[in-house]
Amino acid sequence: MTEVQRRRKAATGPAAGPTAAKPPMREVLAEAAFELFLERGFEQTTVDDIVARAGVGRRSFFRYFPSKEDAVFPDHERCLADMTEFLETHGVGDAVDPVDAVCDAARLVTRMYAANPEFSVQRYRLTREVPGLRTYELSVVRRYERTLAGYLRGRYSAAQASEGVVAEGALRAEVIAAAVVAAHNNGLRTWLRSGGQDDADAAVDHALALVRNVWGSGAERARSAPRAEVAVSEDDVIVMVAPKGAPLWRVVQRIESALGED
Amino acid sequence: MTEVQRRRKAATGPAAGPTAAKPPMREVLAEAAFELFLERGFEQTTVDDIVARAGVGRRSFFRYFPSKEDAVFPDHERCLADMTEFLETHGVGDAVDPVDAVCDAARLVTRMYAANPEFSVQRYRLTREVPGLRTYELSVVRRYERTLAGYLRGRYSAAQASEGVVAEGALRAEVIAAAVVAAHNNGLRTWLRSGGQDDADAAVDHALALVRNVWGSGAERARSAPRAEVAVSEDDVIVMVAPKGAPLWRVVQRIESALGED
DNA sequence: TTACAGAGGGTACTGCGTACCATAGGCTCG
DNA sequence: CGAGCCTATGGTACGCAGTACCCTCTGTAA
Repeated sequence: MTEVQRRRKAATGPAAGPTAAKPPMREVLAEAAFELFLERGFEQTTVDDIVARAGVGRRSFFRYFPSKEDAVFPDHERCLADMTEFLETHGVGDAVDPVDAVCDAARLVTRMYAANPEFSVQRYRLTREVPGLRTYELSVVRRYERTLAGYLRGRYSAAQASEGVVAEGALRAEVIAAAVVAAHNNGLRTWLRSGGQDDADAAVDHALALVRNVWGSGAERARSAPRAEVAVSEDDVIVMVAPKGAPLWRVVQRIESALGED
Repeated sequence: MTEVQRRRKAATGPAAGPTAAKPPMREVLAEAAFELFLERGFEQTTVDDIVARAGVGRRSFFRYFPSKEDAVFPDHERCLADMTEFLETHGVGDAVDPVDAVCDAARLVTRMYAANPEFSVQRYRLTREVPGLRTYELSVVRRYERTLAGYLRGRYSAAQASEGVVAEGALRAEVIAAAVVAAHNNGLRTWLRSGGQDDADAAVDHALALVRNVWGSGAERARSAPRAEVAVSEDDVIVMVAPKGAPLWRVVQRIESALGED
């Protein structure tokens, strides 16, 4: 008798005391499914195999998971709801930078993965070699991206009525959301490839820093003014001192003169 | 008799003259499938319906399309190959900016869509309301993104051996690829929603400009160098350009002279 | 002519996902 | 206390995508 069956028997059988809470069917199924996926592979495991190990009827599986793939990602739905709620509560007000907010929201996903390192690592390996799971994961990631983009769209086209501005805001929102998701996933994969040993948050933070530096609060204002595109070599460090109110041409002039000296 | 059947009969029947080239089975199938998808919807159309209209055997469908979804995107495989080839031929050399190259590569997709505006618009509407097609499209888009990211990765970690640099290059590559794809798709969707009337290239170019301004040639190098943000006075912003190896006294001298002028 | 290769056709099977119906345990309300 | 009821679960049957295997036809080369 497998571990899953034993636990289910113990909980539902006559010996189940009042303190032994019956493990929810959903978790029993997800656990049985994941065991089998690791043992024989995803495609080699049928839904009948899963329900047989879980000791329940086949019909019950599809009551809790819309598809076989969903059993591999049982907690994304919850995380997606958390993200939406997070942005609704912690993402309001002009004091909070929109890019910071979506980066923080993305960290909710990191936290979910980091909560079960060994499970996440095994699932990562499984997902990498099963095309069907890769495709499914894409659709999940896309939903996170859409959530972030929706929030950003609201922030970037809030007080402005012009439709052109709204379209620009939507573009900006989608690009930043895609960049945040890509950076987050890069950091997360780095952590997953390390076997879940390192600090997941640190890896993700580092990856997100690239996006924040480019799109975040400080960087943005510096770039929202028309930039003089000066070819600076990678070995250069730019430092300039100027009063905030100085005319832009003077700033450019000074940079150019500094470059000219070298 | 439908148009598709008539054309196939005319080509394969005894009346087919030597000049009437037999239309390739793949196109006949794709056309029949798309007709039916528009008439009854994607899910309401079975593969048997498609092969019945095309007048061929069911087996032949799966010889030309791995899945029912593939019949909706018959030319992406070709476009993907074109993109890979484009990057291999036009993306080499230090003179070509990597970001410019991937933007140009993305325009190959625009061109493919713009080649058949009415087909693209109909497919867009179909894809929007069929979840299965949306998921499939995601996997297609992902392959473009991977192609672009792979190219950028090569460019950003080419001559450098350090693995840290390689990891940073990979991160940068993935973020930029995601941003380019997001911007491109935003521009493309704008065009598709206009019914294919406007200029697709113009819409995509405009969207890509946001990415190029941020990640493109000039802008990039200025930001990749570590920025020194020194608080001189509360109203000052310091920006300076100096060679990395420059003696410190010269840096200080330049800052002082800059401050002295105001 | 035979040998062969490639394009198409046909049949049967697996397995996911759904629709419909049946059953059992706990609940309230009369 | 029992009748209704609601929710959770089990069971059966079906549609259909995708695959495996084998057959037929046609053109071509030896």
